[in-house]
Amino acid sequence: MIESTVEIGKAASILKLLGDKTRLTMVKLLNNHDCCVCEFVEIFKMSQPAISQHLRKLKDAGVVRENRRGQWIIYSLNQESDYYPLVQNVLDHLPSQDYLLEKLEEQGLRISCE
Amino acid sequence: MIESTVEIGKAASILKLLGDKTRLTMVKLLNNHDCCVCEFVEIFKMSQPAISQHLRKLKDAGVVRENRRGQWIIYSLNQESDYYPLVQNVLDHLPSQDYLLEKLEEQGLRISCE
DNA sequence: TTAATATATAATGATTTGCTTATATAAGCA
DNA sequence: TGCTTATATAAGCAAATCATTATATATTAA
Repeated sequence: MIESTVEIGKAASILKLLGDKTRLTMVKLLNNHDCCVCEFVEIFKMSQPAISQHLRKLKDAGVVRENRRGQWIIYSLNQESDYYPLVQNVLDHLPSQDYLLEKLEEQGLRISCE
Repeated sequence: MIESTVEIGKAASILKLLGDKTRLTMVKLLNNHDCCVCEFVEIFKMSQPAISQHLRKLKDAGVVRENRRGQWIIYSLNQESDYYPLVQNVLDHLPSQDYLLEKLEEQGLRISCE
């Protein structure tokens, strides 16, 4: 049962954010593991600024948080967000994307940020 | 509990569709009541082609169905869609938009399509 | 302090989106 | 049949989106 609702315009803006395969995969991954930018760059084979811009949109919407750890910035799901229940519910419909991280691990690229 | 998952690219495309306030509101309304195009035109104060195009996107994705009834075409949620569980779950997070239909009713504009 | 690494921001451009107006199609009715 | 109503499609356009390359900022380490 859903305990609280999200105003429909806000909900649309969150869904639009999640309506991009790259961002949706990012959020699904963050649901299980915190990640840094460089990991996403490897996973998505995309330029660092492109990744940074996706993360910024998610951060601006309050969906993710960032925490600096040395020279790395670690992103995590913001479980305090008003939208977290909606996001979580959406993620439940998606297959795990953890194989992407496992592939990184095999290449020894995961360690770089830890 | 979620019984089956949606491939992440497909899910993203559905969420992108729902990531538009007009379409999201349409789908939320259709969750409770079948509607025809002319009702949406009144509700959203938008041109008929604009409404038609939104509905076409939703239909192409399998989210809604259409049924001709005389000169009207009645749209309804496609409960047989693979995406229906995801869509339904999203809708559960939204406040009812039925007041929009009630407003129509007050203006005597709902009857026109029945 | 200088160099290297990780990340963010700015500027730019191609593509997509969401509307508009104009027109076509389909059904109902006189 | 021709007129009206409901809807769809086509063409066009401004704004948004998502990538790119170039550059700035921040941290670490030599």
